[in-house]
Amino acid sequence: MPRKTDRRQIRTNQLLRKTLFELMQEKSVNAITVTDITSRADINRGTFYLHYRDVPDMLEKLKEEVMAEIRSIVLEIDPRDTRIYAEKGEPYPPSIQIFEVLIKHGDFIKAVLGPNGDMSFVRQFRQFMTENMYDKQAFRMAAQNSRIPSDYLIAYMTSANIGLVIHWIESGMNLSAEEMGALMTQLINYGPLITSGIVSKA
Amino acid sequence: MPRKTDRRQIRTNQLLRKTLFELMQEKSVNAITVTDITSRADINRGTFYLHYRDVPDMLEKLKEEVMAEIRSIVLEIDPRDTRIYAEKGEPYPPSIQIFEVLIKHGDFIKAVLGPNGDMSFVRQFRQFMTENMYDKQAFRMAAQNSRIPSDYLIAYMTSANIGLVIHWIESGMNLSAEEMGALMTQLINYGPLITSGIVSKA
DNA sequence: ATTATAATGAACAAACTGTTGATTAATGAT
DNA sequence: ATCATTAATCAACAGTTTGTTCATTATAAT
Repeated sequence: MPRKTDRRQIRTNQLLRKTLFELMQEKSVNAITVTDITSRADINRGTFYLHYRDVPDMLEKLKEEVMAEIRSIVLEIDPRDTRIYAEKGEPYPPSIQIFEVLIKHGDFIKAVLGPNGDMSFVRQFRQFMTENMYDKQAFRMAAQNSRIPSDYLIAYMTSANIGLVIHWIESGMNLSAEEMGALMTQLINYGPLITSGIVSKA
Repeated sequence: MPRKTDRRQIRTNQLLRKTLFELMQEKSVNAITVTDITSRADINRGTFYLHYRDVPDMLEKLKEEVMAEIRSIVLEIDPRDTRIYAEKGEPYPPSIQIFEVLIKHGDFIKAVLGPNGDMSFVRQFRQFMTENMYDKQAFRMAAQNSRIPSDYLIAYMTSANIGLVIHWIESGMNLSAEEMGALMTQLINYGPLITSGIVSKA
């Protein structure tokens, strides 16, 4: 693995990535070979091994990179703050930032959350939201008087948000980061039924 | 591909499947070779090709089989009926049946919804629930007076239910089909906030 | 007991892998 | 502009895995 100063490496690396994303739209990671990538990218096969150990390793590196960026934003989130914005009908700023990161890495996200995507990435993503997006204590309290165990409640709601993101991707990312942020802010605070107007606020 | 009457085929086929599930718990489908499966199953490699074209084909066949079973149950669901059961605090019977099928194919489901799982299966599953579990007209009506587009609302809620299933699997399927059915019935009708008691019924 | 056929074992070329060593060429620093 | 560094190339290597074939053996259905 070479250092990251030389333009040649950067160019080669970007070309390799771009090509991997392309191939991931076409077939499962499953079937993608080093030869596939390098021959399409018009890069010597040996060069691949100067950058990555193999295809799974390459995917792993990319996942870590994007997750790190998302992590830095999610860590800033305080669920208690979202209520203030939700009541004003405005998007909570960090939720916009998340969608901005997703847009920035659009090709990767499309590949990794698409039909040939990677469940373990979704799992990480979910794990993350679980740990940070929800006020665990509030949920625990609520769970005491409730039929539903708090871990199931949290799983239900985090997956819902990820589903929102996946649907957004499948729809061609046709809403802006601001619109998605606003949507998410509302849904987190009021839930789908209240937000949609099926049930009125208590 | 041989017919399905001969005991030898059935035995071989079941052994192949069982071994695939095992391997899927250990590594990504990605890395599983025909040789992996046959050598562990102590079956001639050539025999594999008498049953399946390759590993992805094998997975595809299994997915179709399980999906067909789930489909037959989901088709019986009428979302309007769920309300009756939800109000009585009882599980809507088809929701129990779904979890019974999932338990029946536990090894497969664990493999395909686990970290090394298959996003396209989740996608199918979601597609399915989207088309059948929700009363589209009711959602369309609700969407007219709402900030949130109905397709996003449906994506949000279907993913939530899948998240429930995945969490159940990750927790070792430690709730019974009845308990999960009851949980799902409540959540579909009242949403997480009302079900958990954070917000009271309108 | 006989027939049909599933499974085996061995062998094959083909493709992909991971690695090496020598060579070429682009880059960064001076 | 020159020069040392090093990324990228090319060719070659043995080792796997693949997909297929064929003759043989073992098992099941009747």
